[in-house]
Amino acid sequence: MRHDSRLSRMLHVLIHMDRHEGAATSETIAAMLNTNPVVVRRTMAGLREKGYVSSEKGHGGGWRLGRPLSEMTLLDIYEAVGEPAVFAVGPACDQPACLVEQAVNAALSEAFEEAEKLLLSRFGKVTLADIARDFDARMARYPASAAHAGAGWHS
Amino acid sequence: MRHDSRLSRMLHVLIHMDRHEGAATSETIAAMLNTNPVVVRRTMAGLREKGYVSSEKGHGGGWRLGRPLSEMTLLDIYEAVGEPAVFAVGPACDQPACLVEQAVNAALSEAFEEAEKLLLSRFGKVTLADIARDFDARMARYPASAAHAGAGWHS
DNA sequence: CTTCATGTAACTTATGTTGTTTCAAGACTC
DNA sequence: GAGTCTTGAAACAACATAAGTTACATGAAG
Repeated sequence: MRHDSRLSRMLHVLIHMDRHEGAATSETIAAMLNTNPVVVRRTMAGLREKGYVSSEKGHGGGWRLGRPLSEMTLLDIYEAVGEPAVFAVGPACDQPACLVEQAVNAALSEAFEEAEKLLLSRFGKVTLADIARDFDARMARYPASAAHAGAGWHS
Repeated sequence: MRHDSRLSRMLHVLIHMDRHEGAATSETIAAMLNTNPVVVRRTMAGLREKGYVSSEKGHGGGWRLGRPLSEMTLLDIYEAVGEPAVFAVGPACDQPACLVEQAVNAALSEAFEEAEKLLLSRFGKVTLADIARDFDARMARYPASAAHAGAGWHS
């Protein structure tokens, strides 16, 4: 089962936007993510609904942050991107009336819920500003590896 | 993203097998899971490799437990069924050289690894016998809801 | 030697995600 | 107002993966 990378991608974009002067167009962002502009709009729409970004049409338009990185957590973006399913594996429902199946699903659900609770509580404690700080630290160590050097994101 | 229900299904089957006299054919199992025999063989093959079940061809053949339920944990079956991916969401790899992406993925991986560790450690502590006991308790409470009453599994 | 059952390969179907095309509509420049 | 840049959104195609199906070989019991 393949991973959904939308969360990771959006975090990536948001941090770049923070360092970017002016609005970023869907096309610029798409180039950064190796994807295409329509997909970017589709995914960013979720973030816009929650106010984490705003978009403007027309000349000079594009996407801007709706609030500082310090006021967005991983959990916020996770929810905005719309991923109710954390786990790739889950309970079956082949014979809902079967008490064996019920016992199995109870055991699994308990374990999954506990792990999900831990994951989301962790997500809630990490702000995008924390990640940006980590980026700065990496940048200081490896200044040569600047991000997207040729893409106009860090002139 | 859809759930993979193979783990749940296999647990279901194994517990039924424990209560079942003689070998269970792929066809019987398939009926129980609302699927078909070839899919059953495919999935059970993983369990056979690890010795949790054995199979016999020919008349009177089918599947049998390879060891008592008390000697199989959720973790064992999880691994046998071959699901390296616990999570439905994961890191992107669009610009591996980008330090922002690296910082994002580091933050995500840390959280995911911690949650996975918790989940698997929990899995390791639950045996199938534990689940079977829970089934017995449910059975005592709701004797009418017997499992797969018409399918020949609990005559 | 017939029947029953697994083992396996190849193919089809179903589902969901991603990518693409297309056009409408708003906003800025001239 | 004309032209251009940009998002919004719908409709469609392409792709990947899991699940289901078909077909046939192999082995074991009667």
